Amino acid sequence: MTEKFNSIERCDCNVIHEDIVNQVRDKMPQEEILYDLAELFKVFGDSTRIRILWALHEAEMCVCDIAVLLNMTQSAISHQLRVLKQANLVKNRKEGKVVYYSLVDDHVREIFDQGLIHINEK
Amino acid sequence: MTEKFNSIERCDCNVIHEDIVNQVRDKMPQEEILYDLAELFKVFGDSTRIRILWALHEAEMCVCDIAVLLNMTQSAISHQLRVLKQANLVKNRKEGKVVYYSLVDDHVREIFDQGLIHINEK
DNA sequence: AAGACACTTGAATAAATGCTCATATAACTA
DNA sequence: TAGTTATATGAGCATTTATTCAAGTGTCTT
Repeated sequence: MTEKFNSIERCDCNVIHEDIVNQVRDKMPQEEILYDLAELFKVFGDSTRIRILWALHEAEMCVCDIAVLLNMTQSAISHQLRVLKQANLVKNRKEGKVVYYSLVDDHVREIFDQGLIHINEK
Repeated sequence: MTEKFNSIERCDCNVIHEDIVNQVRDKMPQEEILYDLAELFKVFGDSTRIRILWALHEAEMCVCDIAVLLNMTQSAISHQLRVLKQANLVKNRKEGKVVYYSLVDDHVREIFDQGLIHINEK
């Protein structure tokens, strides 16, 4: 009912495989969940953010330390930390002028590990 | 030696935290690995590709079936399947005119699951 | 051989993205 | 109070990217 009209041209396969397609459709998660999942992985899909996350997995760090570590401007790092915070991957605490960032939890590591397993298989 | 000159302005923190930054630097994986990891997650960072992968996790499907399932053009699906194949996430087999795609292995599911765990924690 | 069919591919376009630069904010220091 | 320091933010720009459109390839059918 809430589905928009399917304007895609159908082919013979669709008829032959109708049952399979319908079964898959029934098993697909909600659109929103898949969208959120894509949004999460999008955050991991940038080498600057990956390097920030990896660094923070080793130690809590302030913005300027991360900037020097990755040889990038403070501004660039700050922008990316904002993205990571919005994705609920990092948190921060303020100590005077200095803002220290750290990982929210250890999911990051587990997501990394799954990715590395795939990469390392040839 | 192969490091390019660090042109980023240093601050007091860098001096105070010098040891920590150096420790983190030593523990960071090779640039190339982190780059590959980002490239992999970039592939997961699109809802069309996520939906294709999820569908293929349920069943082997041909291009036109996926197109109808996701209500997108064959061309768009074909382009994305190419990306997924280059990332070594899907494989295909030809049966006459029809090309059937399927997952290369079950890593995809494990990567999804780790992502979902993060999403579901508030 | 001609046409239909399933799919691929390349160019074009609109949208999203990451970085830079300049400026703003907030906290410390002299 | 004025200046410095650490960080955040907004605008601008160059690059990347997802989709569309048009055309191409290979296979089957008649």
